[in-house]
Amino acid sequence: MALRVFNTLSRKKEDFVPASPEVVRIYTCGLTVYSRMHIGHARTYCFWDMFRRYLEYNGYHVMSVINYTDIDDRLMERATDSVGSIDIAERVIASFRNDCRMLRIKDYAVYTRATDFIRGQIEMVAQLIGKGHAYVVNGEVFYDVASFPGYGKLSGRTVEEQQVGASGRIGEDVSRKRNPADFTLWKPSEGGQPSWQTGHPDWPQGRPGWHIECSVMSSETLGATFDLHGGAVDNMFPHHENEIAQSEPLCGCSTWVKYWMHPEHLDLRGEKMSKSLGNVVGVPDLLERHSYDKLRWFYAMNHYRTKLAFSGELIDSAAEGYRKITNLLDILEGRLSKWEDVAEGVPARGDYASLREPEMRVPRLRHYYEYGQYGELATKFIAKFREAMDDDVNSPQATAAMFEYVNELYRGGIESADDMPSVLAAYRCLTRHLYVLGIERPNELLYPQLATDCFPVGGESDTAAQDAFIDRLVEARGQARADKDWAKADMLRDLFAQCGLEVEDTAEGARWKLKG
RNA sequence: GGCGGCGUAGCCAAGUGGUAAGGCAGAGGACUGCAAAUCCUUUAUCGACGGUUCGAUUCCGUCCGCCGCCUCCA
Repeated sequence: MALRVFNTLSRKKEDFVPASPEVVRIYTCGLTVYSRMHIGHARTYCFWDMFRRYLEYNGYHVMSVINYTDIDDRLMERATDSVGSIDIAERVIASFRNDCRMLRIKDYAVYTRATDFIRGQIEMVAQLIGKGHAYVVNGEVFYDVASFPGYGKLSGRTVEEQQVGASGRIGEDVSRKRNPADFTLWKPSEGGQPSWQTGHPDWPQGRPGWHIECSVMSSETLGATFDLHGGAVDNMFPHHENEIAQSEPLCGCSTWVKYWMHPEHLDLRGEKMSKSLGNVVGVPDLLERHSYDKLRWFYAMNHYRTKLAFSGELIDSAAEGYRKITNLLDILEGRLSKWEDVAEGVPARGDYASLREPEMRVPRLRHYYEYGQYGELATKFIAKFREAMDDDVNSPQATAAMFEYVNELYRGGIESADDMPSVLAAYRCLTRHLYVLGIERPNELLYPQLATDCFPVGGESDTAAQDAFIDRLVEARGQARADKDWAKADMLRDLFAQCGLEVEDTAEGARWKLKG
């Protein structure tokens, strides 16, 4: 079975077949950088990251482009004499990059800024005018919706339908437009507003409209046509609809972009998140309460095309189940780290990390998830995981498969198994698939490629000395237990707990961890 | 006014024309000095009413409730 995705264009699940069998080209609408990324954006970009990771898992190289809209009225409104709109944009972009890294969103191949592509935008506007798709009114350029028969095909609406209830803001604008749905391609700037010279007498100066920038940036970076265009639901109309209207007549093809996908928004219990309601939560605020991996797991537990009920309690509830998985990984890491060269015990029958067709795979490393006494469980799990993800990225089902896998590993006694190569294979199988969901465990136990691919976790200090100290404390309690001095042992355990140190007694001795 | 979506156990959430994954919470049990961790057992007729069908939670219709979009928005 191969990957199928729900294509907004057809409103159906379709086989995902990129133009190249090796490369997938994706353009994602990024932020309008007038204000910082919030948790809603996080859901969207975490989804795109998971999608990208799954494509890579399948052997594709993903050329991903994301843009910053750094020319915008809201940006200009916020500008002051001392802090210009470009300053604001720079700050927001910097914090966006930082937030993405905190969320372990892999770097995009290209980050574009609308203001870096003005020349192309002017050129494209001119072409649209030349082809009769746009008209000029007092230095302002509008797209003529009526000139494009396909207008509305993405969002499934017609121009006529819209007119009835278009009550909102048909104000001063409409008189200059031929059709209320016509949108701005270029508008003149006044006063201190950012302005570019066009070289066209009818519309000599000004700035671009919102939609034209994405049409230009995507095509200049990815080519006249590309595989997939993303964003979130709110982009579907009018933004993406307008992009199609602009680009399709000029791309020299019948279909500018083959697939469109639109992840749903967050649902904050009926309250729309907005600045005015004061319920905008930034990524750092959120990560202070819930570590990134719990958040990623929470996102993965919900399907991307359904609204996500979002609250701290729901994240905690999901994290409680996730803890069972990390608990196992902690145990396995602790045991595996005591073995030298355990990887040598795994046969070198490896495949390339991806799941390309067998004849296309490159056996270069020891990737052998299905090795050893837990091999059958891995086979079953991988099949279920892939089946779920292939079906329009059904990550909730994928997480369910992972729970089943983990349960069976526990049941199979992996906590105390002696066959370390088998344990390693299972450990790698789990971490590899968590990685697809955006959860990374940088660890030398991983095979080298994945280990280097994981996000660098800067700033972590060496805790060896501290660990040794804690070991001695825990040993003291162990002695009390050996002496059957339960009062002392329990007193110490309570004391440790108060300090955030949890101790568990196992057949192999006490195990501790810092609660975080 | 137009377009679209949703309603599955206390909570979250997949899914299917043949009587419903997974997680949280709850209950009982095993293990443990006690815990913890883990394991075992256990909890739903899928918003309401009709229709199609041998059979619908899954298809169609009506209704009720919730929500999004049509205006900048991830």
